[in-house]
Amino acid sequence: MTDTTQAQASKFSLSPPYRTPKGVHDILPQDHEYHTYIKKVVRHRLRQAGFKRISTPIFEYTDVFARSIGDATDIVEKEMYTFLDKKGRSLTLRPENTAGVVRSYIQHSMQQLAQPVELYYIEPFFRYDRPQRGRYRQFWQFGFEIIGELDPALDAQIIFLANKINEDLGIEKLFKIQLNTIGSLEDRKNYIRALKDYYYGKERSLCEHCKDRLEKNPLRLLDCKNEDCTILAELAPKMTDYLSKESTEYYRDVKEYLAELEIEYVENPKLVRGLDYYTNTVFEFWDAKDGAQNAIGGGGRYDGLVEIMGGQATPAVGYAAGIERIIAHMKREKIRVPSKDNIHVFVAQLGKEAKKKCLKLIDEMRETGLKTIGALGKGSMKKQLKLADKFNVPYTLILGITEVREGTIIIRDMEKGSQEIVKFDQVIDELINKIGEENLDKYSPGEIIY
RNA sequence: GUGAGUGUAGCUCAGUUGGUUAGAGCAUCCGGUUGUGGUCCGGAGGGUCGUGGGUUCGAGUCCCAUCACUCACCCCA
Repeated sequence: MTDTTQAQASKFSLSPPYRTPKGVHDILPQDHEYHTYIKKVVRHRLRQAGFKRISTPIFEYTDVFARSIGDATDIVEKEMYTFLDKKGRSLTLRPENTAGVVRSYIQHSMQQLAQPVELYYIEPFFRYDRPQRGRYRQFWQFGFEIIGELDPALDAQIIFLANKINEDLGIEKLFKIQLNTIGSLEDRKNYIRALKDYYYGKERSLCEHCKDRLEKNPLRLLDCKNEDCTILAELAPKMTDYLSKESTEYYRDVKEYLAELEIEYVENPKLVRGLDYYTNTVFEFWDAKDGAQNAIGGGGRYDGLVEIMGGQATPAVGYAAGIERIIAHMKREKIRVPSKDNIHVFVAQLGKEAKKKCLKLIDEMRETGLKTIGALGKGSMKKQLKLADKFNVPYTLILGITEVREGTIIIRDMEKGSQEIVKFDQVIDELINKIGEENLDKYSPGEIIY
C-alpha cells in the first residue's frame, strides 16, 4: 500500500459514521425523566435553604482552572479540553465549577452583597478521560457553595444538605460519608515538608507513580494502593500531628455539629482530594460497597481559593455531585421516578366537520390540564385507535359525522374496551371526573408582571 | 495514559472444525372489505456481519491494524 492510499483510507475511516464522539451520550427522553427529577429535588432543597442559582460559561480562560485546581493535578495535567480561539487565547471547557463560581464572585464584586453568598448550579462539565462506567467526557454535576463566611456550622450544613438531597432521591443509605481535615494552607505546608523529609531516601521503595507524586502531589502518597507504598504510608507522619490548634478545634466543631444534625460519617484520615484548593474540612460520599470507586460526590472547604484567584481573602465551602452516577445508583436500586409525560386522552376523528370541532376541543382540554394528543391526519379509525394504544392512553374520544350531527361524542375506555356517548358540551367535565382533578397537569410557571 | 474482554437487523441474540442466497424473537410497516386498538393469522421492509487490510479456490468464522463499547488500573463526579 502506498502512502497516499493509506492516508485516504484513514481519512475515510474517520469521517463517515455520524455518531456521538467517544465518551459522550445523547440524553434520550427516558433518561430525562431521571435528570428532570434530580434537578427538581436539587432546586427545591436549595431554594428552600436560600441558595440562588448561577450559570457560568461552559468555557473559561484556561488559567481560571489551571491556577485554582492546581497545575500538578491529573485534571489539569491530562483531562482538560483546552483549545485556542482565533486570537490565540487559551480556553478550556470547564472540568468542574468551583473555579468558575469563584471567578464570577470576584468579577461581579459579590463580596459587596450580604455574606455569605449561597449559590448552586446544575450544569454539564467536560473531562478528557478514558470512558468507563459512571465516567464520561461530558457529564452533569450539581453543586452548591457558601462563600464569604467561616464557621464549622456551615461545613456541617453543606454536608447535611447533600445528604438531604440523597434522601429525597432514595439513595442516602447507599453511601458512607468520609470525613477528614487537611488543615489550613499553613498546616499543610508544614505537613508536606515533613512528609517529603520522611520520604526522601526511601524513593527506591516507592512505585513509579509515587516517585512522581513525591514532588508533584505528596499528599497522594498516602492513599496509594501499592503494597510497599501502603506500608511506608502507615509509618509516615500524620496530618493530625501537624494541625494547628485552630484547625483541630475547627474539625472538632464540624463533627459536633454533624452529630447534632444526626449525620453519620466515617473519619478517614487518608482522604485527600484531587483538587489543590481545599483546606480544612474535606468529605466524599462513598458507595457503601464499592468505596471510592463509586463515589457520587464530594466537597470541602476552600478558604484560600478566592485569594489565589485575585480576590480578597474569603472563606468558602462547597459540594458537588455527579448526576449520571446518581442515576446509575437509582437504577441499580430499581428506583423509579414519576413520569409526567403520560397522556390522558387521545382524540380520534373522522371527516372534515369533526376535525374542525376537534381542533378547538383539544385546545380547551389542554387548558383544563388534560394532557391530550389528537390524530389530525387522515388515518382510518383503525389506525387512529392503534395509535391511541401506542400512547397507552386510558381514554380515547371518538368524533365522527354522526356525533357532530347529534352534538355528542364517544368516550372509549381503552382498558375495558367499553364506550359511552355523552353530550359534546359535557365531555370535558366527564373526562376530568374519570381522570381525577388531582391528576390534571395544571403546572403554572407563575404570573408575569407587565 | 496502561491492561483485558466484546462488536452479526432498531433491540436481545443464534450462526457447527472456514463452504451455496447470513437467521430467529421482539419492534416497525402492510393486509385479514363499511367508523374501533390490544390477542390471533398472513405478508413485507430492514444487514457491504464495526471499519480497513491480509491469508485462502472460498472469511461472519483465521491473522493484523483501527474505531467504538464494557471492565479493571490511574484519577475523579
